[in-house]
Amino acid sequence: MTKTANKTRRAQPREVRREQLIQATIKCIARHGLSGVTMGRVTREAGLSMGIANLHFESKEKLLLETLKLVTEEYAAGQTEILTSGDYPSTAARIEALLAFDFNQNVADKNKLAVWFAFLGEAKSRPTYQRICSRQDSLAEEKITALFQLALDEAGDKKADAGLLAAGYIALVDGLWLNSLVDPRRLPWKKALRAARQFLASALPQHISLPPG
Amino acid sequence: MTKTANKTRRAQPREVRREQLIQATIKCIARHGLSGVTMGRVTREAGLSMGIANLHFESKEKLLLETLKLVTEEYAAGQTEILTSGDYPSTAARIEALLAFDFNQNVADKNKLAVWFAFLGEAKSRPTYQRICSRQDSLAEEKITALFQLALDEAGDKKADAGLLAAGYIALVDGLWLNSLVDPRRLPWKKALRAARQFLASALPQHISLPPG
Amino acid sequence: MTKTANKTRRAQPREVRREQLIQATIKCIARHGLSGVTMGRVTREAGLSMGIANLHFESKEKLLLETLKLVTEEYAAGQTEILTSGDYPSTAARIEALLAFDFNQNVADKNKLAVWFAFLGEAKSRPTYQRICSRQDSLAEEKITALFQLALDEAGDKKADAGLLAAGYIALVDGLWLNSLVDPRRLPWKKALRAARQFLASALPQHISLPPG
Amino acid sequence: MTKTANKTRRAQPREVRREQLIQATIKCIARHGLSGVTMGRVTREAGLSMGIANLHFESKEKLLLETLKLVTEEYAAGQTEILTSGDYPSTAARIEALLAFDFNQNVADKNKLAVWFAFLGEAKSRPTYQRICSRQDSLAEEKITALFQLALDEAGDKKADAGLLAAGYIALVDGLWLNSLVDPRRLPWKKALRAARQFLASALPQHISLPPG
DNA sequence: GATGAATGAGCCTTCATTCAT
DNA sequence: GATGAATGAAGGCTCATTCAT
Repeated sequence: MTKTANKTRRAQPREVRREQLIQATIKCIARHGLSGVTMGRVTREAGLSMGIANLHFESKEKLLLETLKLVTEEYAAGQTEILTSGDYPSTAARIEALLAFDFNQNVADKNKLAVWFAFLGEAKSRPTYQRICSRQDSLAEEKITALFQLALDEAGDKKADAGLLAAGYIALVDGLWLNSLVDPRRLPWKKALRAARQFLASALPQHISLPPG
Repeated sequence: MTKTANKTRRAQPREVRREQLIQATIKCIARHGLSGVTMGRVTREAGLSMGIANLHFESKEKLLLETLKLVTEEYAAGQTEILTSGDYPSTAARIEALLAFDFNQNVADKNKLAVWFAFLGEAKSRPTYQRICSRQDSLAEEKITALFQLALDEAGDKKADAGLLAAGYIALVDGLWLNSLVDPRRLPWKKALRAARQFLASALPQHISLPPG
Repeated sequence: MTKTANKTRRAQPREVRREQLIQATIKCIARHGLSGVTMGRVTREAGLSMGIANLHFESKEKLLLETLKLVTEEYAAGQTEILTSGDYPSTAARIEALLAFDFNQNVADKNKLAVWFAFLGEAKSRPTYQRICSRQDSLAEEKITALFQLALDEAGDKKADAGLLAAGYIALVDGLWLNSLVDPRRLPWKKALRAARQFLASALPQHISLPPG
Repeated sequence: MTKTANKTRRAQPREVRREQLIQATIKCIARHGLSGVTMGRVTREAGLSMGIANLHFESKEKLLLETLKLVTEEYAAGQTEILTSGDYPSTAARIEALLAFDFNQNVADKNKLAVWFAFLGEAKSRPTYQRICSRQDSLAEEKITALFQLALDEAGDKKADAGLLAAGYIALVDGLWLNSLVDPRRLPWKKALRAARQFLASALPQHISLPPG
């Protein structure tokens, strides 16, 4: 049962409805692709009436934007938590946590990855999408650069370029996600994780090591 | 002036028209995104009349598919040339060539990258797109695995996993392209190339070295 | 003024709209022929907007089919009423009623005849039309055969074939309608009725007699 | 093989091409219905090139009109031959010949009947079709009336109305053809003929008699 | 706030017609 | 005369958006 079975559809707080619609939008994008999203599908998925999406978001475009923002910000929040909270005993542990975070997403998150790449695919021609995506990546790069710089400093490595490493890591994760999403058979989740770990193990051998397997 | 100013309706061989329309489609996808492609835009871009696209391709869907195939096959052809021709003095030279090939595309190729990612973004929900993209990646992974295996053998490295390395390289290149396309300011082409080179230098130190810069 | 001048978009029950659209379709077929029916004409005739026909019927084809069904079923209902109700004092009276029914249709019914023949004209190449039309005729033939058989029995006629008579009557009525529709000057309604009556008078002299005129 | 296999398509006399195209049109109407006729289908059926139809007939409409005319005139010619030639020993023989003519058409003629009813179905809304069809029927009615009048005179019947009889006969034949075309299972050709014969036997008992069967 | 019937612009597609070869 | 690639108007259909209830 996919509907929220809200037979007595009474008025709900604004935020509840918005969340409900965004979640439905995520499912629709994952299932039908960005171009297959229609207001009808979204509201049906949410178990609500056609008109409601325009009531709470002014237009389809706004709904899509808010969906992108939600996905982006959710990821950013989790990442920021790891990158800036002081709860890790070591830099190595923090990097391990980042790795674990990037490759431990559950099914719901697969949908969100699909959303992310759906927007990225259109981003080149849509300044608004581009801005949101770029901003997310810029912030991530900044923080990851700092983390890697710290690790390099700890290792006494003065030649390696932390910024380059961060850009590489971000790109690698994006690439692994995308490849894994498009062809999970060729690149299963575990292999993706191992590839990412290997990247870090090569670049930061004193912090990350390959598992014996 | 983008049109070919073909006021005098002149019959052209089938292949010429198809090529013309596919090129126009590439431009449209790059400019407006996959969802912004209309038959009107494509044919106007090609300087032809509305009906012609359905005359040479049967439908919009077929036109898009042929466009994806062309882009995919063009890339595959170039890559295969490098990976299988015997004209390289050493494995290292061949890897260098691969790197150069992946990051030396001209402006027209930027459009093709946009096409590639536009389709990838929809691939999850479009089996046909998925099949074409997967196939391309599978073939590439196979050949690159063989190349890296050779390099590892030459280096006497018995622990590293060539398949993992290949998957990582492909994902990294995809990720770098995508990031560079979406935000060229954050990730300029040169930086992308340096990141890719660094990945290879870490994994295959005897074959690829970082430039002094 | 043919429109219902519904400037203020007012929601109507599903059935009301369907009826409205089918009536408009009947008028369009009568006025422009089956091949001249466009969704634009139908909805304009109905005083509604273009999209509405696809909202209530799924496609133009479905709308046409429902129109054919309505016309067919309306006629069948009236005919069945006469052929099976017990309200006639004699077999002769029932036959008279059938005759009266077949040739006493008002102007609206002329349109419906046009619809009937428009579909019949395409029926040979359209299995769906064919099925609907055939079914109507089969049921009619069955009931009329029974009626004529009864009359023959009453008259003690053992040689005449009621089935042949029924098929002849149905064909004659079809032919008279068609001729009258195409060229009302040559075959006015009254003459058509007289021709049909004469057919019955010849075949069932004890039940139907020619008027003195 | 439906094409005329005219591999060396050289110039042909105007009339040959016209005939070729009209025959193709007849087949197309029978197969696809009037609304399913396209210039592409017609010319392909004729084994000729797209442009040729507009070369020999000025437009699609003209081609259709000529097709209707041909079918109409062919029928009229055969009928006139029977109704006006002096080669029959008796009025009865002439009536028998008419009956045989109306129900002895071969397969090619079934296609022509389909053409006839396809146009009749649109005739109400197409003055040009209407004119051609009406004219044909008027001429037929005139001649058949004369024939029946002669028969009535011969029989000394002063009450029956030959004009009514003729109109009835024409309508009956139309109706039988139409019913037989739409549902040959319900109304096989033989049954149609028997129904027509029975009509004439009732009206002109001294000239036409029912077969013992 | 919530509903969903209604609207109408925009799209893909078909096809009669044209015309350079 | 003959060809068939090219044209472009017209039609069916989709769907974001509106608004009376």
